[in-house]
Amino acid sequence: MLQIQKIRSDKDFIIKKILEIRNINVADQINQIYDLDLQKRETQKSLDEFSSQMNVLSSQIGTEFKAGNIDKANDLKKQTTTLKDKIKLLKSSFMDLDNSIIDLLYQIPNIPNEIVPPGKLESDNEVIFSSDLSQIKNKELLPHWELCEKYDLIDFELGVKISGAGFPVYKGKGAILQRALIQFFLNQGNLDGYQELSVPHLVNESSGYGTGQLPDKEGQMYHVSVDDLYLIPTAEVPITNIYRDVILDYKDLPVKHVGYTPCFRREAGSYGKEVRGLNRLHQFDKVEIVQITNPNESYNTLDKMVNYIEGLIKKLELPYRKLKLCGGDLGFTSALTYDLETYSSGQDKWLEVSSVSNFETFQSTRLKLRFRNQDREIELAHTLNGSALALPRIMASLLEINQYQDGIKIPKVLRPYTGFDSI
RNA sequence: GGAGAGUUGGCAGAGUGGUCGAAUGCGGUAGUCUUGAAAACUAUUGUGCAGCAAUGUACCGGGGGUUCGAAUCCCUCACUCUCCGCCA
Repeated sequence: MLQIQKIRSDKDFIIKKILEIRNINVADQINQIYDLDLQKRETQKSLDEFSSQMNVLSSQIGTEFKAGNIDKANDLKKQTTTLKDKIKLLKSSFMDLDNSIIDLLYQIPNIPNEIVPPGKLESDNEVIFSSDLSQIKNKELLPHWELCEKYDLIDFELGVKISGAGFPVYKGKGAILQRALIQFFLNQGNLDGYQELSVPHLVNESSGYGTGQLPDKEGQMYHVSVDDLYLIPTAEVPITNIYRDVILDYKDLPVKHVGYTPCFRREAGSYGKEVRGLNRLHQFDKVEIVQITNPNESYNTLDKMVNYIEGLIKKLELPYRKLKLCGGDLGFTSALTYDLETYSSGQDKWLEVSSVSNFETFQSTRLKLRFRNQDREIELAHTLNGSALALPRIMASLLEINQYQDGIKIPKVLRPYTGFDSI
């Protein structure tokens, strides 16, 4: 959610940037917000004034009653009726205005950072780095779902039986490999100063609003209606919401957390090739990193996070590429996002394994996540997060890239975790 | 699932209709003292909104109501705790 103060001061800039880079025209909404905000402040002014008068009268009445001047008190009472009506009216229009503003604010995406390339299509994303694929491309390689069947690593049919499509069953060395990866990612996070958290997998409605999944993406989350809880689509939700309604001290920043959770996504509307094998699942495992920073540090931090995640991929010896997302691909809540994609040699396709974003104050406004700066003023913090990493697609790439005639070789860094060198 | 108790400022904990945004203690911050620290003492210390400011206004779990006036009374929802039952 954008801050209303920003709209007051920079409304034309916001409209221009969002149109230019995201290709979304929010002029109507922004102008409406602007007008409603003026009205709201106007209303508050008179509301405050009348409330003040009312408070004065009330305390006078109290004093008169105490002094025993019943008649005088009753006389004053009469004066309150019109005031009371006015206040009631103003209060309700104030609330209406406020709600309309919030509803509209929910519809405005984050202002993209100036370095976000404009564009609508995936092809407009800027490729910053790409591994050399010439050695791999010529080979004939099996897609991971065939490897999974061949070596009995992941059983998609079993998952269908017990849950439905998109809920695979990992077996034997397949399950161990995934666990090894999780362990490796968490340990790396710890080494890089991220405090590990193990958090709930179901969250309440307020948390959904806090990180922006609600109200816009309601249909993407599984909802447990009897208890009115949502299954988390990412660890970002519980981890970031820990800091909802919190005022940190500047000395506490940056806050760094790493957490492993399963993630649940309904993925309504997905079909065909994109859901084949491990490409897109309803339940998958992910290790996530989250940071909360001082605003003037956040872009520095974003770079560090990207480098860190890149480092993980390199350690796994996977070919990958790094993208800066264009305006059209940029998430609603993000100001700048880098995607990391590993190469799926069996599918000849890049798989998004991480998305690293700076949300600036977009989440912290909703979350009321603030900090007290060195001047002891209260300021909104910046929030960032990134996958480090998403397990199924890493598994897919890893299995495909490392396959040979009679097996699959395990990358060196994982061997201490798996206990075997190959499958 | 059954029965009961509760939700007040960073924490603990007063406050049951009128200068209560809220006593007191702890904690935090600044200072005095000290070579330094501790202790002691002094001062200060919630958040939002509007305003250049003075200041005004709102907030005592959420929402609604009664009243001239609500932290305090009523209704309702949510959550927490205790006991019993069940159970990894």
